[in-house]
Amino acid sequence: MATHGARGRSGGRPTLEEVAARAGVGRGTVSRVINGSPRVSDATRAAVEAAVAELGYVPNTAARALAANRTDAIALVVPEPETRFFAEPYFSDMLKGVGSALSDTEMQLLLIFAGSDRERARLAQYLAAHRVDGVLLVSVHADDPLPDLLAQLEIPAVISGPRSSAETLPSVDSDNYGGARQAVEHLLSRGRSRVAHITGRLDVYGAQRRVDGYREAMSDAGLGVDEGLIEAGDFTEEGGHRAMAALLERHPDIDAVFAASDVTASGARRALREAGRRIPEDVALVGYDDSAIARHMEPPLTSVRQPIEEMGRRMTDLLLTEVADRRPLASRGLERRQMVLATELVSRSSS
Amino acid sequence: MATHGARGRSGGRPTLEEVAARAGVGRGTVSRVINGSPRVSDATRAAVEAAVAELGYVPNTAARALAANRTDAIALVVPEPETRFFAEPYFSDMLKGVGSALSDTEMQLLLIFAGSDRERARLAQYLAAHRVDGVLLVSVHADDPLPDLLAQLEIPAVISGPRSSAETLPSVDSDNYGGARQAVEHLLSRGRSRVAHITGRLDVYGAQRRVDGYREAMSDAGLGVDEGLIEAGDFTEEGGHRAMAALLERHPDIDAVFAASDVTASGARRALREAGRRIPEDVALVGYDDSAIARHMEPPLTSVRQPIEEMGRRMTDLLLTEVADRRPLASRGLERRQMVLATELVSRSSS
DNA sequence: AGGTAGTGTGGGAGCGCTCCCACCAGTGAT
DNA sequence: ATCACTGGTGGGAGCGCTCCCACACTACCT
Repeated sequence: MATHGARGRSGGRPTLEEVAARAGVGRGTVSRVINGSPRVSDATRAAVEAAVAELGYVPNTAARALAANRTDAIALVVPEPETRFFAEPYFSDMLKGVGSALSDTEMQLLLIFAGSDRERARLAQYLAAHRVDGVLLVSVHADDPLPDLLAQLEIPAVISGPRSSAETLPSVDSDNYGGARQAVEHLLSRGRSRVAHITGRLDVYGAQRRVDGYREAMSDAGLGVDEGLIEAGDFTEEGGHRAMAALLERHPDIDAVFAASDVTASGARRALREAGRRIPEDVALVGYDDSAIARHMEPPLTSVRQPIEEMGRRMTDLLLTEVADRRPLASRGLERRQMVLATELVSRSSS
Repeated sequence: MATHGARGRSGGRPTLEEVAARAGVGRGTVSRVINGSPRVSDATRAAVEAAVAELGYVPNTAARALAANRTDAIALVVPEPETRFFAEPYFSDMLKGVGSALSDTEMQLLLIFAGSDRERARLAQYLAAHRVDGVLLVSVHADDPLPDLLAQLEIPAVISGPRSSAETLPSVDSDNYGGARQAVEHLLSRGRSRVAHITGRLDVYGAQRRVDGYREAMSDAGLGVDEGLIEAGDFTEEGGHRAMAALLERHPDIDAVFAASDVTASGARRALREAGRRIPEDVALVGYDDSAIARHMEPPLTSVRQPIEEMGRRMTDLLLTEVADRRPLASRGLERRQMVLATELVSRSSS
């Protein structure tokens, strides 16, 4: 507060103007050099670079942001409480990917949690102030108002996992359909034929796609689709337990289960144990996510791995293009930028 | 890039000027209302607030930063690779504390990892550009150049755990000395008397303080200090194992061990098992940190808990004062702002 | 010779705010 | 009545950049 007058004059940070004077060129030229414009002669560029080095010039971000109407920052918005963020390896892998895509960029990453209503209100305010050039959205539920808010504010965004087949936002997702097929085909190749599926929350698009994958793999194998072998879960342990119990009741002769998540598989395992079934001897089990749970389960769980770090990287690349390409609304959204990454089956002793 | 001309004019975000016009007051008055200055009459304030609401005015951060020479952001700098950040609950607790202290503030938090040389270079550049008003430094090693860089750039900083007794930066620490005393006194109260200590890395000030606490607790209990009961560790599992083995060799009659960290205790436990000692029957064991390791050890480990979340909160409060108080250099650093928080012994079955 | 592109460059204008000085009442002391 | 003050207010100046227009100056056509 008190430093306003004293600021900058003596000993403060050098400005563009001072660099220009030192190099014997105009302000515009220095700006061009700093921003890597090609329209500068080599000699001039060298002179400016020398002046920059001598003066230890560092551009003032605030001034740049004001003049250019951009912030050089993007946000990774996590609509979850911090606790979950730290608990699930999903997020740390994602963060790693984002970080690596950003590492040779001037772009800064902001990590924003929006788990509570209060945090969400803060976030809305934050976005309204246009404090970031773009947003990375992970783990978004189908009814989340955030994507609409972003669209309304005209802030570029990329979503990890489309909300539906009609998703309008650019997105990066893993191949849920293909992953499910891999899982089922794996079970069939092990000689199983009575393969059940415990789904995820069906308001999550990815969960639906997994069901599609299950259905088609069964049908392509000539086994037909017995709807009685499909039971709805909700990605939780409890849901998996309940679903498995229901399935066993209906079809005591089940010899394999594909669960829509590792946590679900863990619940299914408990129900199987309670029913006296051995894994994998009596019933083979496959999960999804290849999380720590899969590795530590007894027996270790075969699971479908998603390339999460890679997804983070791709999302970031997409967003950066999106931010750079900002163009008149008319030409936006015409070409949909959506990306699907392959999954990989990690085979362990549960199948 | 191409939007410069079109920006703002039609349909863009409202500016201070527009709010002023709407409310029928001057620019200065609106600024005063926005910034909560008391020098505004109630009537005027109400009028301005109405105009702000009608127009949906949100201040432009970049303009404010440029004019006021501040950023309204602070950084939490973690001089570790991201992997460790996610692996250790220390950081997530710290983050939670910082977040809570910031939650009713306009201040924004930036999370910056500076594990690799490359990241450190980026950070230096970042700080040189004064993109944050202050820095929170956690887990800093004694020879880290970062604090000096910050001092040179005149960026307010708070450190978690002073680097020495002569630490010049404001700091928040837990009471390492007192925590060590608690641990030792607990062991003595359980009837043990041949209490050994495995230290942490002695170039970490906190580790030294723990040794001090051990020494004085022993000496105050009238047991004297046998230097042979002190063995240097380095906070690692391997170090704990080696140190414990050495101690047993020297003093086979040891009946209790205070280890400078839970990880160290875990190594010590292994050495004790290998030597056929039972815990706690033959040798009682106490660790430090009360981490997940302590809870999951077999047997569960008695450990000294540091109030990490609280430390994060206090650090943040300190930094905010520091940032707000920015004043002529002369009066700085005269009063040292250093804070020590009490620890708590969590008793489990290892002792 | 005169035109017509293209390069490279300087500097004005303006981004939206904060700070501060000037000013205008009103109030109470002289 | 005159002179401080004081609470309240308007608006100029300026923060350090980017954008863009204008102006050289060259080189290559007709």
